[in-house]
Amino acid sequence: MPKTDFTDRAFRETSDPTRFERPPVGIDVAALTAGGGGLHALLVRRDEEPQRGRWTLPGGFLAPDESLDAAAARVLRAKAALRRVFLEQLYTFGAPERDPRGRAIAVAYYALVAPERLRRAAAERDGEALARLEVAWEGEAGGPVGARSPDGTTLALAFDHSEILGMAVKRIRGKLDYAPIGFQLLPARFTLRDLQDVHEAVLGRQLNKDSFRRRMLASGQLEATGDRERSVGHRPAELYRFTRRSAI
Amino acid sequence: MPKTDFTDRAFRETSDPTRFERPPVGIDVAALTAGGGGLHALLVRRDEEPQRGRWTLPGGFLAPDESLDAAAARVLRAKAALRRVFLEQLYTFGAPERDPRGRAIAVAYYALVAPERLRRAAAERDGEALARLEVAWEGEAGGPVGARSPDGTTLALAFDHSEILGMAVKRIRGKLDYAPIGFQLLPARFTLRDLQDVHEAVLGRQLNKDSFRRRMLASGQLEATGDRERSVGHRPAELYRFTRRSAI
DNA sequence: TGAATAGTGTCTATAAGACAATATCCC
DNA sequence: GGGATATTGTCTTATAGACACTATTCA
Repeated sequence: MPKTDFTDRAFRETSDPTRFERPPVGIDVAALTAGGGGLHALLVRRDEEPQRGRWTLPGGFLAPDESLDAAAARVLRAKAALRRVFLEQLYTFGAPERDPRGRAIAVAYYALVAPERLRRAAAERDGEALARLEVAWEGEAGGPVGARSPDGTTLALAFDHSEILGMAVKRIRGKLDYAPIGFQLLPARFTLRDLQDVHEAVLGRQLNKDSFRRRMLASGQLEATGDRERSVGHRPAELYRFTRRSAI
Repeated sequence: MPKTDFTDRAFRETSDPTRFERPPVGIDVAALTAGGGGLHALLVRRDEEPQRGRWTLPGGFLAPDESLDAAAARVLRAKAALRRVFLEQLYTFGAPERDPRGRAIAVAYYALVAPERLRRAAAERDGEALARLEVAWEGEAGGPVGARSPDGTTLALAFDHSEILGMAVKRIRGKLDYAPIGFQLLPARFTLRDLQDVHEAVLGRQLNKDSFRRRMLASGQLEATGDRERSVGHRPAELYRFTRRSAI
């Protein structure tokens, strides 16, 4: 670890508590998946005051000599045993009153994970749930987002985590039409209907099937496997996979 | 200021320096403008070690009870006497080695300012310059971005500020086609050619004039003033203004 | 009058929405 | 065969690029 060296005036001033402060820097991760017609996020129930019983995003504090990205990956490993997931920085929250215990900065990340993996992560641990998100706005308007447990009860979110979830939904809606979001949220082989379901879950609205089909096939991100669905009670659909190129 | 109250275990651990740390949190602002066929940013020459003589973005440290947005606005006021500019959070940089003096977090912002205002801000102060950005990539590929002073000499950037500038360019390129970026970078009345020049400077490529014209007029963001340019040596163009709605 | 750019009209290519027709599986 | 969804084809509409043509100002 490089020795902190306060040779710079501005840097020295940071140690004067009346002028600058060194707030704790936390990492919160919105681990998202799509399924059942909507978006879902992994939540953790707080078992300490303040806001005991409310639900939060998996989070932790930045360790020495740890990059922000590494901290986010560590949080996901520690709270959900998830490795090698798509993870991207989202936004940094620093309102003075965002945490009642005192000033704290939260660097928020979002992760995209296939449904089964996230469902398993939630099921294996006490006090964790895969909550359905309730987005009260359309498109990329933005705003806070609520959460509902699988049995239908509303989950009260702690701190500003409904804002963080709102920012995450806004971000992935925006990325959907130029980034291969579906790759992260689907199994290796999937039908065009599966992919459309993911897009509709993310966007929160229905899409035109014909146009979606054409757009996806023309994008060059998909390649047919030659295999088809089985035992579906109707004509089985072709199974596709993402091309190597689109996985970046 | 709320009293910091370490009742939470995770919170308490932050005061254990072997496990967590409280890094200084800084704010850096990429104040951008478009003109002369390219993007420009306000830079400040460092007059202290380390990296004395290199150029940085205007920056400062977060004050107690100050929101991140407020800190960014304060930095712009202090270093460039700029108020009421478009200001948006960009990304947070936290690589352990990003600052040779020790671990520091930088929450980066970008601002969009009309050319004259930024030129004046640079001219009024010693050790500040309005530098032309050199973007070596196309579209939204991303990557570090260089800077060149008006007289053509390359300006060496300090710390990771070329990365921050790269992120800022990438962001505004992406926002250009759905947000009224031009509104921030043009005077109250402007021609369609002025607006196209701004778009071309941001994107770093030429645009089709006919299509640009149609697209802008159809967007509903513009309204004709009824006045025209004067003394231009050719047929004068209609002057437009942005509609109230698009200013949001 | 000529240089230079603004602004209009039209043609073509491409992408999206709508919808009909056919294909293929399971029961 | 009947139900259900996949897949293909066609038509229409909206938008972008290309280009020709006209308009208007200043030197």
